[in-house]
Amino acid sequence: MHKKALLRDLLKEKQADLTAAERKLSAVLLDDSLVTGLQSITRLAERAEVSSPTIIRLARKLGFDGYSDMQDAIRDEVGARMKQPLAKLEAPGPTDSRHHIVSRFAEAVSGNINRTLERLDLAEFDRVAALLSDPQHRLYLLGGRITRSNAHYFFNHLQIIRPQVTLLDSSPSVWPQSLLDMNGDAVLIVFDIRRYEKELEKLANLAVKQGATIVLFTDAWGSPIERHAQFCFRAMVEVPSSWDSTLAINFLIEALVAEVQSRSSDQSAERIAALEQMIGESRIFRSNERLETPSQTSKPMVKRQANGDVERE
Amino acid sequence: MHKKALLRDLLKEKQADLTAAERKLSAVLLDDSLVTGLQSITRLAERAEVSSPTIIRLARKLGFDGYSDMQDAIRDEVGARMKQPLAKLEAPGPTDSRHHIVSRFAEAVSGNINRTLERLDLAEFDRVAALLSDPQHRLYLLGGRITRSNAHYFFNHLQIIRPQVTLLDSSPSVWPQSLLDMNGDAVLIVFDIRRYEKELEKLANLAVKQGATIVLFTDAWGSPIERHAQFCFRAMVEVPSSWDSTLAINFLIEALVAEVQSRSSDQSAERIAALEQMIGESRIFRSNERLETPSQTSKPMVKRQANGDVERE
DNA sequence: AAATTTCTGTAATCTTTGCTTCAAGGCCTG
DNA sequence: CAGGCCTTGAAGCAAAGATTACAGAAATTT
Repeated sequence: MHKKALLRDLLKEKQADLTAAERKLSAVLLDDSLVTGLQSITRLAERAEVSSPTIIRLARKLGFDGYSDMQDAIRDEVGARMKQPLAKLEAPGPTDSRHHIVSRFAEAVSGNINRTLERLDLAEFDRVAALLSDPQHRLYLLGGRITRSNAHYFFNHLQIIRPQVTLLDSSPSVWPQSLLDMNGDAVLIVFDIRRYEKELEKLANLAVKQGATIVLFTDAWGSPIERHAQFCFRAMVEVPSSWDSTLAINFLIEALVAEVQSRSSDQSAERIAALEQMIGESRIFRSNERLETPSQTSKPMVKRQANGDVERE
Repeated sequence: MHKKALLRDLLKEKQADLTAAERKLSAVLLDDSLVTGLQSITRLAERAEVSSPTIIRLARKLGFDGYSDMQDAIRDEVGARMKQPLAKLEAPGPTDSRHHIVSRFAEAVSGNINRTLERLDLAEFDRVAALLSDPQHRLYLLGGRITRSNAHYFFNHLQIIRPQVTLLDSSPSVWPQSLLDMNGDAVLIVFDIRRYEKELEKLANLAVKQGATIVLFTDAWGSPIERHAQFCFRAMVEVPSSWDSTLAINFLIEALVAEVQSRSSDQSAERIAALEQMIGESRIFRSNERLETPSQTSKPMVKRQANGDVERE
């Protein structure tokens, strides 16, 4: 009795063969992504306002031995769906390495990224990707003491992909000059995790008053800048260290870079080609010739572009 | 018995109060996103290799009436989580969230970090941690076009933890000045992933001739600098993007920061205290007062230090 | 090492579950 | 409207479930 097919599909498929009561039951099951089918037959019967024999009859009709058998299938299916996108990270080796900092770190990081993903709103992610892909908008990046590296990383890539990207200086004294240009077209990407830095909020506040859109990357507790931000990504940062981990933030950045790149590949193609040419022509970079890339596996998921290679480090 | 808190968080929170068997159980529960807790107590007992009373005791410890009560909570929680992905599904048409770039990215990253961990020699990791913790050695960090952010991140932390840390400028023209000081005590930390940059190798080569020790972070294929490096970390970088992912490298960096910090906590304590005082006294930073850290869970794994807070962002 | 406390599994108990049986109710066909 | 067929829920029962009590094991203290 081991249908490989998903129970959901099975239910929809057999919908025609079902009786009235069975259909009522199936609606309840489908409605709650099957989780209602994980309680006792009695309770499910009450919930669906049918009798328990009806449930058993439906289970049999779908090809199961009985309710328990169907429940096992449901549990498997739910379990598979719940399976976190980031598999548990584990350092191999002898058992004594389990307590090594690397192992503990790996465990924490895998949890962090997973929970960051859980709380991530994919629709918001897409909206931000669209925003950053639009060359109409000028982009400004700003990071705190630690997160400056993240801002820099993001900047590094965005700058190659598209024009009008600025990394704000770490010293607040030169911010006003950039602030002048932040009108309605400007997007300010801010990184602020604990301990939150007052100056970042001040700048964000001023930028909003100028009409800029704020995209915020912060931690699970939320920077005060959230009040000003149109878009906000919260990432988990706790690890067994005296320091917080910005790995989950980096994950979001890299994913955004991938998406922004693919969205703006048309415009960025010319841009990258031009960049290539400049590197080739300029004497300054002559000593900077790159070596041959050694054996590398194919990357089928990446849209190959004529210029493909410059965009790699 | 309706705890608002998520069961998962509840479990982690109370982890310290749990007994050995209970912890074993909690690990099984947590591992599979709680779905294992949806079957009968007997089966769960077998799965976790504990007895059924242990399960009940854990349930009670977490504040539930019994196993059934906890199961209800689990079902609610799972149900809530099952709904969210569906909501995400609606927004951008028929795109299944499984195929979203974020999901694909997560999968790739998970593989990357895992495979990086597999190849990681823990003994080498420890030797490098020891090397970087030793204040006798001066540290120089150097990154390529993209990896400069990683170098900067590492630098940012090391600089707070210990003295004598230098981030080499991105422009090669000023390298010779630093090169002068690289004698036998110097450690040069280089980041070089494809496409490998010739200049980095040149500098590494010269540094070695001066007697410096090289610690290299590279990709799976290996930078040519490997020939000069005493220590080498290879990280996986491929993701479904036009760009490579440096997440695995960042992972290593963060783990190293944690280890170096804990090894040199004695010396760094004074250092951080001094830094704290300077920030406090200096008028320049007066406007830079940090805000209160909001509610955060305790971090039992972290060795609390008297100075504890400055070392966070 | 003895004593005390804490932890954990076995066995017995009581509750609930899943399932079968069976009769009442609907619904079309004749 | 009577007779057959299908659907549906009430009642009952064996089986598995959850829970308790208790005793051996382990760890801690004395």
